[in-house]
Amino acid sequence: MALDREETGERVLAIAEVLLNEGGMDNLKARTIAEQAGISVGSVYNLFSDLDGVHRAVNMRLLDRLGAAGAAAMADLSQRGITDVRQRLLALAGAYVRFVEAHPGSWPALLAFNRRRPTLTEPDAYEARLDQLFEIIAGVLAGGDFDLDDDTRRIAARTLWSSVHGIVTSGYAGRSVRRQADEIDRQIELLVAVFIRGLERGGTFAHAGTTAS
Amino acid sequence: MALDREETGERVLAIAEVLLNEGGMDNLKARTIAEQAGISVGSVYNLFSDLDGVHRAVNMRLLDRLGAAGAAAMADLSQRGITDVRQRLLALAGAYVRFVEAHPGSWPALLAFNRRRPTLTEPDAYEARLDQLFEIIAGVLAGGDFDLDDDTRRIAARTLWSSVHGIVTSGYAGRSVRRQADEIDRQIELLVAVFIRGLERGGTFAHAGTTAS
DNA sequence: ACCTGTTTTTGAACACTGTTCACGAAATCC
DNA sequence: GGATTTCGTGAACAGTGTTCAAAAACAGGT
Repeated sequence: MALDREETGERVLAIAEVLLNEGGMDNLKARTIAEQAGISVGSVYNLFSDLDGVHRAVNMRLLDRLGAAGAAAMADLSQRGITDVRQRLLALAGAYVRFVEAHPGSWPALLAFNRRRPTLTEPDAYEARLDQLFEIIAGVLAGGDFDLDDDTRRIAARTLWSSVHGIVTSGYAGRSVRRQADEIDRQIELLVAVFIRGLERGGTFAHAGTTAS
Repeated sequence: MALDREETGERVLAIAEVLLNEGGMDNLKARTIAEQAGISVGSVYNLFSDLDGVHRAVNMRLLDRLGAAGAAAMADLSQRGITDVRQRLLALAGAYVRFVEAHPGSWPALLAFNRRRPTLTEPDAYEARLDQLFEIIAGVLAGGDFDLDDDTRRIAARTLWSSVHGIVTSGYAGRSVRRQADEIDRQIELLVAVFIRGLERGGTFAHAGTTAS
């Protein structure tokens, strides 16, 4: 075999992603990878420490792709001269929805994976890729005339992301397929509309602890 | 053994929940359950069809408890004569946060479980329990002076739930523990504030498809 | 009491997991 | 070309979930 070491690593990752995408987390089996990649079981463990290591690597690629999709959507709008905040936020959310739909198995697997390990050694490279997304959203927010201080804008960006994420993920735990898409779209539109109107009214979002004990 | 059949079933469920709560999904092992319950492996499969069946049953109990927590929070506010929408929504969100914190392993396990099975045969009793939650939120929204039609209020309730859910779940995938709680609180406060302000401004939330293609 | 038919419980067996590691093959160096 | 280091291999190990023939417990009936 005249395959570079790194090249077979990429091959394994591609195979692993297909397996995850088709059958979810418990479809990622060492023997299947080895068979489909034309190598032995042990070699998989030579290239990656664990099966978890393989999954982690696949997840990194997924996050990179998601970030690229978001950036591409923004670049597309910029090129078309569209600066409207509402349209930009809807485009970002739409990019996320399409991304999830394009990865029906591997994206849920990423989420399930993060849930399985109660935050061990992985957060560094992981959240770095997420921060990239938050900054895209924060940039869009900075384009509006909301006059938010940096800290509040940061929180708002993360809140928007978390909310869209929640809408999409709980949406796909639901009923049929067409009802899902429509429900998700409506929730996202309402969220974005309400968010913009709410931020426009200005005022302070002081972090005063007034939670009823 | 003088234990009723249904009684040992409850015992198994209690043990299973502890296992899930302590070690996540892959800590739910048939042999461990059998040993701790004082029965044999086969008996577990006599009481439940699968290990997935056990997990499903535990999840149902969790959802019931969550619904009860929400209802209790509302009843508490009512008894104290508090009808303010903001306070009620914050109380609901707080109840959810506390619930998740009180079930640090079994609740993530529920979410991971729902992700593993791409929506198979379970939606009936499952979503029924969630609808109960949505109606609590919709009831709170109906108490405000937003003048929303029933359909929009339904969507708004689900959007709020999904958003809080997203905030909490992505929040706990993050860094340390104290930073998490603070970040989650701030996001929830901003979400609720923005939501109320946005809904107050009235206007139509028409579902016109203006997504950029 | 005893036998009979039914139900329930059991735990040994099976098919699969992830993971390791002694063993050879292949490459690299001097 | 021999020595040394690196790398791929697949058989072996320790666990999984799940099944199912047999054993045990039980329920009547005479």
